[in-house]
Amino acid sequence: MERPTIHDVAREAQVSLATVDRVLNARGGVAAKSIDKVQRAVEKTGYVRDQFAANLSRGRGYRFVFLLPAGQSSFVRSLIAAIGDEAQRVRKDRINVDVRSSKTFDSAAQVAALRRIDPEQTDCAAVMVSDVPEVRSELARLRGAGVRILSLVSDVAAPGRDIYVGPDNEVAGRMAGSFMGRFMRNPIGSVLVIAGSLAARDHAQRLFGFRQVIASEFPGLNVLPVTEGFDDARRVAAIAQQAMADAPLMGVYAIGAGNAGLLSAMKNTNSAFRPVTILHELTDAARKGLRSDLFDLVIDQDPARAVTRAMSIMRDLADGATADAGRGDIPLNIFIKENVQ
Amino acid sequence: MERPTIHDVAREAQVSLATVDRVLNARGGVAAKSIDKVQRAVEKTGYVRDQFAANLSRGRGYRFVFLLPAGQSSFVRSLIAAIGDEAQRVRKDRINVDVRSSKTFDSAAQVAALRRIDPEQTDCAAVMVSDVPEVRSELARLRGAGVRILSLVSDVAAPGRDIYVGPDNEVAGRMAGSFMGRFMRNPIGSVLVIAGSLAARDHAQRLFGFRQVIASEFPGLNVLPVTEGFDDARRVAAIAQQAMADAPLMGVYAIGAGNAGLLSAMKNTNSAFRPVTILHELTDAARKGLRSDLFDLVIDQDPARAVTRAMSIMRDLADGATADAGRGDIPLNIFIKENVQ
DNA sequence: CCGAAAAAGATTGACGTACATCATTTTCGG
DNA sequence: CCGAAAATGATGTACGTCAATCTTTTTCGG
Repeated sequence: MERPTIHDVAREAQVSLATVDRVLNARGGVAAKSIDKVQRAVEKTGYVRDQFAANLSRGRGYRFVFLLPAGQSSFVRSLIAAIGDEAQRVRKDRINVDVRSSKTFDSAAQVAALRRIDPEQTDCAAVMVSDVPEVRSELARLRGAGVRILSLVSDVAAPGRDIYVGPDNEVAGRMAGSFMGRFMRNPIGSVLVIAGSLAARDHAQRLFGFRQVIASEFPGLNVLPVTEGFDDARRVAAIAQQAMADAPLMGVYAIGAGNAGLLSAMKNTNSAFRPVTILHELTDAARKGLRSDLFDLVIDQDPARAVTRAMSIMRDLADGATADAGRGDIPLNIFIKENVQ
Repeated sequence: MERPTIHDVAREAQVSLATVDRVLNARGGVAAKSIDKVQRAVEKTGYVRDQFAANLSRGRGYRFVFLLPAGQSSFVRSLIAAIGDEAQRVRKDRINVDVRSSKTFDSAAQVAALRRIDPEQTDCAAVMVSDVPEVRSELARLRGAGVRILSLVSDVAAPGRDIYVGPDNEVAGRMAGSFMGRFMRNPIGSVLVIAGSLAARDHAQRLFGFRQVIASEFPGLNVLPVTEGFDDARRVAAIAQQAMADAPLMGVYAIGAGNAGLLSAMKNTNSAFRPVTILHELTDAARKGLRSDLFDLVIDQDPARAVTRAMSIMRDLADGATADAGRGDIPLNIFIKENVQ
């Protein structure tokens, strides 16, 4: 019942320790039949490499890099905080975490930041970058050099990463649409949509899902032409104020950041009727809005959770496991007044 | 920049390795000023015990026990499946997981199962048991014997456990209440509530939260006297069928399990109008109900997530960390038609 | 200031794996 | 069937900590 070691495997396979080592670490120079013997012995004994001992012996720890957009976005800030917390917690497991940032939405800066990642010094990198060709090819290069890549929160097309860790943004948009319609007494009228930038993959996906549901389930609702707030509170405020002045709104869907602006616009309105308001990310402004009944629902991708999950996957990838796709999916958290603290 | 070891600490503190060891492992027999010197050296060097080496040296792994209610409840089954998955994943970290079960709702059986946990063989136990005095005192005994205790999914009062890992069930009930009211075009009428058993702490908490919100936010809704379905599909079906026959229902809130019964009752109804239906746990029946528009919303406590979180906390507790309360809180997952796959 | 007790120092062998080196055996083409 | 190449065996050290043992120094009450 004791945990089997390589010695047990060697005995079982009737080969030497050295051969077992060669097979387990794929060093080559082993006859096919010996490889077979070892593999069968591994199965029979139920051997699993002791990662503690392996790491100790290698004298190596895990070297992880997080590459995030710079800027003071509340989401990114809490992402960074979560990474710090988690990094602290896993130091005892020899995990070293390095957080770097590159200019938001600037793919040249992202490529430069990626170039600065030394494959020799890095086991795994979690990146939150644009899904554009130049970034993708740089990611592919890193992967080729042995760095495992996670795309975090915003996905990158397949050859650029090992696995995506984050929520399904199209589903997020669909949920927004569904709640939007169902929260209305009578779902007929106009809905304002404020995106950050439609160049951001996650924003575009949310919009797509949202429109889909509104069109099929609530045909009485008219989605106004999408506006872009560029995640900036003042611009968002201006857009919202203007739209509410223009015509009565039944609903507002804020896809991106800058929702402090939305909050102030809502406050300033003196209409008795308030549109159903749904937004993303549980920021301070979002909390305030929910508590004061100005916002109805927030769809949140829990940064702490994404980080925990990412870190766990990174460890497994660094230990040589293969990434099964579903592992990175992160359910969205729904917040309403009742569960926001 | 290298990771500091006890040698570095010893040098920095100007004491011997043995003394550092005595301090770090609280073996006693060390002068106060030496303890102080070592602690300062630890701070200065940033030393963090290498858990790999420590475990290797101790020759010990982690021995965790999960104690769950027996029975074929879909939730418990997926909990068990999640434990199995996670156990597989962490074998490389020398974590051994033992899953045991005790009769549901039977506190005598729970106590017996707890007695069978050998403190010498167990570092940490995650238990899903009744919050009654005899169970609590047995848990306290185990804690006294050095076993760290997590209450899983359903909480146990403070002295019986180190930390609770699971959702806030009162909040869950409040959310159910809020969605219930908001999903109605005109929230006036009767709401049927089907609990499993009000002796179960989590069910009682959900009901409490639900009633609170309905009373304060939707005074037009009348919560009918609570029925108990004992998590049994046939009984739940009978209750629902009867209630729908008795009087028109605006809403149904199913607090417990057995919702395959609710599904069939809904199917069999030939009224054009369907009450807003909200339930807990994303079981197969719940999925079917959502897809076929018979159910409106499911509040799910993701078993896999609870297990992952529990396992991570168990490791930290076993490594000697103290449990900060908030760590075990697990957000609830909200499912509607749009995000159920 | 003596002597016992307390504190501190010194040393050593695990633990399971990685990795390197050197020796020995097997395989196989010509 | 010889000899080179391939395959395998044998062995030792290192990683950082724990735990045990033994020795030396310090402390402090009487």
